[in-house]
Amino acid sequence: MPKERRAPSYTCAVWYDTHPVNDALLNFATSSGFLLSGVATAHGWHALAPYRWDVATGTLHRIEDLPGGVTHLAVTQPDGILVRAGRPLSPDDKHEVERRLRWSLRLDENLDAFTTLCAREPALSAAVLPSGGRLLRCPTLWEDTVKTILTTNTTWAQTKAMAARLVATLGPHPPEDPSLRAFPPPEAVAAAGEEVFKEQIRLGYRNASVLKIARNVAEGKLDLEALKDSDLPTHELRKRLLALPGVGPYASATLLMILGRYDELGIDTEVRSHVSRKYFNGEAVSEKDMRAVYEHWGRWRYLAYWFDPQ
DNA sequence: TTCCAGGGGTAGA
DNA sequence: TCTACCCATGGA
Repeated sequence: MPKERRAPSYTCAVWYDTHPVNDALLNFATSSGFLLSGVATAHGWHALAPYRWDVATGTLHRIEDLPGGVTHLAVTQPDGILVRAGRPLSPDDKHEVERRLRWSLRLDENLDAFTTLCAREPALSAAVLPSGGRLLRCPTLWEDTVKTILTTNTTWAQTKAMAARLVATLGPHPPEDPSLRAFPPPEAVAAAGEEVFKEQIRLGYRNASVLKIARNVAEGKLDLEALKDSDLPTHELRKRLLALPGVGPYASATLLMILGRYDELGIDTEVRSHVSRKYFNGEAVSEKDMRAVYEHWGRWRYLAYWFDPQ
């Protein structure tokens, strides 16, 4: 996934223009200092369907499948978090929206220890300030797992295209509007079969991994969401993630970050080039070199790298 | 045509 | 534990 320092790319989705949202339906407070725009754009997830970030209005759009059906949500921050929806929301819908947003925006995650440590490095502190160290995630670990797999060994443009095809092909939608698609649940993916993936969704060799995970979740053999509240130590959680098909060292570190565990650096070509450029004068670096640079950040290594200015 | 992009799985040493 | 090789996809 790209860091914010990459040129942002905003795809214009049809549903944004054709599905205006209603008046304020849900409004809840956030802690002081929380900045929606900072959290939404601190990494690239906002550009993957069914998320979309509108930079002009500071609105995080998302299509969500709620108890009352699929609808368009538009999230802004005039004061607290304001959510508008494409249809009236029932009390159950509102409860779900708030629960999912609290998780996705990390409203209940305390990163004070990290931001305090950052104060010793002004450039890093400035980079962290807009988001407070919070990186946007998806409502379910299922969705984050699939999207993480879609970032492996490919370009960001292809990751966005793969996510868009997955949502457009299998995402649930209101009966009257097939263009309004939420992220497909594992059951829908499992039911789709290999041919649909090969011909329409085209994830390449990632097809098999995504299908396998979807089937295991759908059949009750795998409970990804249980990992969100897990008390397991990080190394044990890492083992569980590495057991998933298509998830290796890079993807497991990314998913640990999603779960709020920042101990481990997700080594990939971007980390390699960043560390080489900034700390080794452009020379080739080993994995040991890269880890050594952020070692002293302890349980905050991932975030220390992520917000490390060029 | 060939290379390669924010890797993962596997065999063989 | 380390290395080499292969794995779809699609843009350059």
